[in-house]
Amino acid sequence: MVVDDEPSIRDLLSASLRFSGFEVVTAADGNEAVEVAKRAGPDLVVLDVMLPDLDGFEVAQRIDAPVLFLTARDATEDKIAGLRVGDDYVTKPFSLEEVQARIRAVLRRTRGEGAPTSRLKVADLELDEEAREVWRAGRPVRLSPTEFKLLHYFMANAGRVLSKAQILDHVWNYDFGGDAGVVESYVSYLRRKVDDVEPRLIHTLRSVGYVLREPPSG
Amino acid sequence: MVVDDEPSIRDLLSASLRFSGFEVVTAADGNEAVEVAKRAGPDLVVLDVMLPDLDGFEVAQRIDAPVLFLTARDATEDKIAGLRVGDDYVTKPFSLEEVQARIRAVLRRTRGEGAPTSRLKVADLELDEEAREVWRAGRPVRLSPTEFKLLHYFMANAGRVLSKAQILDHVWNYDFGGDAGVVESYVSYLRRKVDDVEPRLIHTLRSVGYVLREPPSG
DNA sequence: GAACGACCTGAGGAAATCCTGAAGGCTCAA
DNA sequence: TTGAGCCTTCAGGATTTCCTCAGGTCGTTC
Repeated sequence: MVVDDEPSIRDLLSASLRFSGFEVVTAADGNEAVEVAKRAGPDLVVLDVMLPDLDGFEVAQRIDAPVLFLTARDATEDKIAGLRVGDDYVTKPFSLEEVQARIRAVLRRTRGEGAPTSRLKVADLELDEEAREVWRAGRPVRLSPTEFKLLHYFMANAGRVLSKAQILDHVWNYDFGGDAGVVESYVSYLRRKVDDVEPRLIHTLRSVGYVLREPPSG
Repeated sequence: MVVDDEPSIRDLLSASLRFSGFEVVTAADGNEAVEVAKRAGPDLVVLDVMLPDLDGFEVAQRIDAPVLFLTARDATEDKIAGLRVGDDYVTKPFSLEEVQARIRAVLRRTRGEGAPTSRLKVADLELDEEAREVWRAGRPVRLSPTEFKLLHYFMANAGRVLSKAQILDHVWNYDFGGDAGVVESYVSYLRRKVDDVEPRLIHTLRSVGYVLREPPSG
């Protein structure tokens, strides 16, 4: 369930989550959230802390599901101390990669050990979401947060061609004002760090985008 | 079983204990506690001394299980003298690390010798919960109470990335008002005391958190 | 093969994040 | 009352990360 009073945020999140295979219901304020939650019984709630009627933490107490809070970046961390065990939070403005990563982490903790693995693998490139570790050809690789998010997005969509606009929309914060040049820079960083051996996995499709995959055999 | 009339405390404790693998039932007052205990037969009861109906010590007498009392910090010590053998207590406000440590201690005493070991070990770093002792590379290390709780939390979650907010929620009292800067200070203290030799075990994941583990093997 | 657009990448400044020493206040015991 | 150990805050400095920019390279088209 997605709860936010701004329609643009609601739509952004629900569209992105639906695309990833989640079933999504939405609410625009605290009272509606409590009501919808009762009816729909969500597995997890993405909940803006600032709502027109109720405080986000109040809403959380009346809902029997783990919560991923959306907070302003300038909220001092002690405000976040209201989190229950199992909850988590993301600061606005967020990136979709960020939100989805946290959602998966919360669901993993909630559903216990039988949860699906958090390890992605393409050829000899491996990525562990939980441990936040990456290996290429068996060697560990250190990545910055943005590099990690970008690589994760590539690996979660291995074999699919991703335009620079798509990448910008998923990996960068939704309010990012710059142009697609940064994508080129970060693809360059990734190539140096994780794609400096054969077979090359990150391929440029000129004037289309990028794709991560094993080179076509034969 | 968790018994407290404040829902926030009940939820905090039951969620934290469930996450650690315990089965939890709850009660909101003394009479309900006696009733639920009869039905559920708990191995241990976490029991607030101040309940709306009955006194916590009265409740304890009617329950056939060891008790971990929750008391106000200013409770005079003679009140605590009412503890039966095998019981223990924690003062409010507590930290989750504190409560879980006491619970394990009580269960260890109750269940006798067949209990699981109280010794944590990561690489050449060892921690004895019962003796409250720590060794690094065979050498004993003196830690303050907070340092010990923090290290214990790290070791109990070795290999898992812990955010500063998570650390604050588990190691510090639930009413702590300060910010995450104090976590940085204590990580610094721990590094000086237990992580001043190779291999380094406490790693910073910039803008993510910390993790205690052996360096990724390449 | 020349011109054009798209892409790559090194350099560098700004900002975010982290580390750590220092200092003040607190509790507890002597 | 004093002192020691502990907890917390704070701020300067170190480090890492982010983003922009510009010159060079590569591919495509005509």
